[in-house]
Amino acid sequence: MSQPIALSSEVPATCRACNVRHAGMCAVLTAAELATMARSARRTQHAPGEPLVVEDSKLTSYANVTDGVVKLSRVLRNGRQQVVGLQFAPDLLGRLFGRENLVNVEAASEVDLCRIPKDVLEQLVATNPVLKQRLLDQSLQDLDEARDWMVTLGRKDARQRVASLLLLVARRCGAPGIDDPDRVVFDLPLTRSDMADFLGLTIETVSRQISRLRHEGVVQVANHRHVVIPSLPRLETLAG
Amino acid sequence: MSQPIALSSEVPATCRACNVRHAGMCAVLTAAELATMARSARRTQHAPGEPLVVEDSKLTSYANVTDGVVKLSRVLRNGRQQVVGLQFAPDLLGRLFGRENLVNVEAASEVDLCRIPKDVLEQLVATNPVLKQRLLDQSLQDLDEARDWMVTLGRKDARQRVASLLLLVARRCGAPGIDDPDRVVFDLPLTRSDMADFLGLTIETVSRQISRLRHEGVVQVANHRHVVIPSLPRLETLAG
DNA sequence: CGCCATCATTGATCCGGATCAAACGGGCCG
DNA sequence: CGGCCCGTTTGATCCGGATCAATGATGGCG
Repeated sequence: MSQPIALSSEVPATCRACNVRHAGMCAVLTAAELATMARSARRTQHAPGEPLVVEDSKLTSYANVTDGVVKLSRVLRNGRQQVVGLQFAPDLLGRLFGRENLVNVEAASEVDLCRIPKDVLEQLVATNPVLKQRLLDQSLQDLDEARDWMVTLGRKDARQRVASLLLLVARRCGAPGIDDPDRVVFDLPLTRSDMADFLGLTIETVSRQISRLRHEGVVQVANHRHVVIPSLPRLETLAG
Repeated sequence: MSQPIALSSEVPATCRACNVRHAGMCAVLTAAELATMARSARRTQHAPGEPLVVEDSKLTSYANVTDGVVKLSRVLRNGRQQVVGLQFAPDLLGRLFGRENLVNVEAASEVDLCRIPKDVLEQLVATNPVLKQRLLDQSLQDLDEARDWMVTLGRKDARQRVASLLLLVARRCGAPGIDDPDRVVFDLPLTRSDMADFLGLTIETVSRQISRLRHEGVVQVANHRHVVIPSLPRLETLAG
């Protein structure tokens, strides 16, 4: 208030309160850049299943996932669906410099977004090479993950696939157990249907394999969602 | 010869004779940049099946594919293999700014490479934003293709998968027929085994589905390799 | 509090693709 | 020219996961 000029380069209040402030692309932005973004950014909340962007639509804005899990999917002409990726906080949604969306984007869990107009972010990318590098890195990591998943879809059986997915979620959402680094606890942000669509399986098969892993003591499940992995290394072995 | 200084900014002879001179990343390079690259580039030829880079090795150079087709693959602990991508001329091999290779790289057909030391290319990328953009675009396109293939692996049956692969190769390697834009002719750069590893199927199933498509008149095959697609739209329909 | 809608589990049966096995064909080398 | 080797095709059988069907939990709402 005393120095308006100085204020413009302070970290905006919304950013200071944001839980991805020091993660993802935001970690490499200066206070002034955060201020520029915050000025045109819009925060939105979404319920599970809510469509965020539809395939083939024009791309007009990017969005940072600040909380929750987002599904990227494509549908075949015959109606069958394939989830082609999951995005967790603090990932950025939107194909960099793309003109249109090639995937459907949908909230898997409760999701908070920080939407940024296309031109604002691209302007920022153009002037900040570190930011550009960071986003390039994320794209390349997405590519690695997509290729990993191709192996899962092409060469693993149902049991290994389910184990692979539990592992993936455990790594992104899991909290390590007290006194036991191998123990992991988390809430599944996906329905059985979402899991099936990501794994290239049916709901029934996913359910059966989870039951099997449960009977074998590899996982404990409560309320269909609360998951405990007593031994992550054991799960890793089963994932192939 | 008369003006050595001027010569350094002329397009190098090897580049002038190169069939990807005006494609891929080389299209956006100045004569001086081409000269810089050519000075440290090394051209190599490889027979089908020859390993070009092995998984988890240190990444020390990039390579432009100037001719032929290259397989990117990963192997599971149980020995099963999954091809996670194909690279055609004029694609660049090597994960940009990566420190190690996460995939096996192997010649599928006869392959010609133009190898460029890691630091030389990265230096060029650092000073040429257009080049950086171009390579970013290729990475994003690779990501799109990987996701497309995830749909193929997760949600298509054997017939659709084989049709999808024929379509993919037809689009990258095919020559359109005279007087008939729907007709395409090409040589398969892959063995049945390679195809199976890309499609998440067995050799036998690939062979059976090709036979089936042949009996239906969707493709004509001679010598296992020479392929004629009388109607590309028909194939597109079958690919799902 | 109890009904209903939704999601998940479990069971029975079927089928597409894997596996096992054999024959085929073309190219290369002796 | 003949024989072998490798990649491919074709056939017979098996099995994992899809499909069809029914039951069981859970959370929202009147």
